[in-house]
Amino acid sequence: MKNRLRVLRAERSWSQADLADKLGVARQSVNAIETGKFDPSLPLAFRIARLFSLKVEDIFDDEVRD
Amino acid sequence: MKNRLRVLRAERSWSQADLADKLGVARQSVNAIETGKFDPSLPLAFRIARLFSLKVEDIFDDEVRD
DNA sequence: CAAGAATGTCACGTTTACTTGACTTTCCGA
DNA sequence: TCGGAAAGTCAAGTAAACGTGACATTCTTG
Repeated sequence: MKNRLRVLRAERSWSQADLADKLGVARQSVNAIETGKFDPSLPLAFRIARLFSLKVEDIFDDEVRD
Repeated sequence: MKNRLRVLRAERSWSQADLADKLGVARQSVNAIETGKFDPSLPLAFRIARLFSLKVEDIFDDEVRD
């Protein structure tokens, strides 16, 4: 599962810790999702989408990572 | 997290076992999701959305259940 | 009504999402 | 160049997602 989280975060000049705070998760979790260690839960995916005012499909891509 | 899974499945006259097969999960998992025992993972949510040709947001609702 | 199909549920086990704490590495501005 | 901030990572633990097997209940349909 690919995602545009790093790009969206960088566009806003947020650190992983900033984003983690806004999402209510640990900094390491944001890092793990950005680096593809695991996928977020569905509730977290919704929180991410809402934070960026985007659809889940516009952030996450149901394909394998390179 | 509310979802329209039961309705979408019923519209097609599929049993929970039918749907579970198509999604590649256990029948009990479909039942648990429909009855609100837990939310699907993000990958599973994508498979569900694709199966019904809908967006994730059109099936799952980021609100508390009644 | 009877029988089978569908659904609900429970216990137990595995995997994955996520936390916490600590440490190292990389990046960037004074 | 040096120091702090950001990012990467690892180990160990908890919680939630999912599987399997078994059984009870409800829903059809002959």
